[in-house]
Amino acid sequence: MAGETLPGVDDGGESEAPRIVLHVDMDCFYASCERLREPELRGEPLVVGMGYESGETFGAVATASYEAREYGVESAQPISQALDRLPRVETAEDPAEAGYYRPVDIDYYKSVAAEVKEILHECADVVREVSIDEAYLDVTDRTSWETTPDGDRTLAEGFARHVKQRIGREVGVPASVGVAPNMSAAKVASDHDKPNGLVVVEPGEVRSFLAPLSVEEVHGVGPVTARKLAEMGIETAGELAAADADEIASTFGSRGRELRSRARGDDDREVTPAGRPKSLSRESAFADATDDAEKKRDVVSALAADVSERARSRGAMYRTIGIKVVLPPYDVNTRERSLSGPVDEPELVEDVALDLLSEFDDEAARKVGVRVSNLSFTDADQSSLDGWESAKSESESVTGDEREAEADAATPKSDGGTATRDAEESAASPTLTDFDAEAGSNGEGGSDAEAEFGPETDSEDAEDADGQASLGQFE
DNA sequence: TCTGGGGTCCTAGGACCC
DNA sequence: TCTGGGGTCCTAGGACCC
Repeated sequence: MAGETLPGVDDGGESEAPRIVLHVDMDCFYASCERLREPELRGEPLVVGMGYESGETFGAVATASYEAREYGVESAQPISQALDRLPRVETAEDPAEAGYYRPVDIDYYKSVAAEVKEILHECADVVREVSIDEAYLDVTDRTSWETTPDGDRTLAEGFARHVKQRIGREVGVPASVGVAPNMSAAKVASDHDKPNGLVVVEPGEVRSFLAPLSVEEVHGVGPVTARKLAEMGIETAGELAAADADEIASTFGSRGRELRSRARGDDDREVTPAGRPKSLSRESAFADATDDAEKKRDVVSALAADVSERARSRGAMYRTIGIKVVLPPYDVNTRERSLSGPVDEPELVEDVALDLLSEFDDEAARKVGVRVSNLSFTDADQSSLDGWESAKSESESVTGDEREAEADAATPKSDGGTATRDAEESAASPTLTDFDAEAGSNGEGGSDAEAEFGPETDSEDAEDADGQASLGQFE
């Protein structure tokens, strides 16, 4: 591996052989996929809406083709607003000033993405898939920064063009590609000439390439950071690069230091394959904010079922269950509760989620969500499970108890749920013997299904007593 | 931009331990 | 009794990304 920081040089790593990193970004990918199976849509304004159904006006814009963007249609816009700016062809008075609307079909897009990813993996030893339509490739060992004998372009550029053309030819969707000696510069490069772009930033040019760009083009600088930087008189990447490191760090912390490095063209992160997910969640917005507790509970139950099913299908156990409640105008609240050990128990996800939700019974919510986190994986990741069990049964057997004690101590804050959690936690214990004991105490057999059923009845029995106990602790 | 859905990482305070 | 300091875990919120 040529690009690693091997020698004990502690400043920068500028002198090492530069890596060659590609960032491949599919252009308005969902729209491109729709055009792939419906070629008549090529060249037409096209909007792909999520939560949108044919002929309806609800949902939001997932992707707008460049033609649609000309009408002011933007990503994340409500479909109703998009329709104001770009009417549907079927009903428009002037079809020349109208566009096509299609609902998101994520399974189809995934199948197209899989073809793209296959090509990417053929073209590089290391691929980091960032999302359905984006990936980094380290191709240091496949090509070179040297210039071709006959011209002034680098071999790396030819390689990138090859990747891009393969995607276009074999899959039929356009991509923009950035080539640079590190990930963050490659990312900026791929954005620099969309759509269908190919931008190469050679090792010596990174800082000068970035300098004139708006600071918001630096990956990781969003609206909030950009505004704060502007207040400090910093508006371009060049200005951020030249800014006083300590001043940036004191305002933005370690993230600021990182952003300044990126603006300077420094980024020594290695391209590594994406790891396993850290959390899984589902959320859903109401058409109008609702204070109907029943309605909220129904949605949360459905989301909980969905999340736990997805966790199970991916072999993920979870130790933390949480909810999200968005109150008008846009007040995001999260609540979560950790168990003593990882579980795979859909009933428990629902119970805990509903219990956490009860705090918001009287509030009008515009959106609710359910999340599981603290994941551990059962299939390939057997070692972590073993580790947990031996830790619990050996000298570290305190660990579980400590966690329970902490959780109990924290309970009065989250107002309600002590007994619920007690029931959950005994059921949640990761050892088989504990499951058996719990199932037994419910007077049922020891099967998995029954062990799962246990906490539900327990928690319901316990709820009344619990509220009082918590109140008592408050006074 | 009256804000959809699925994620990641960071920060900060409190609890608790030694 | 006032009060030390380091470390970890938990929770809530915020910024950001696609």
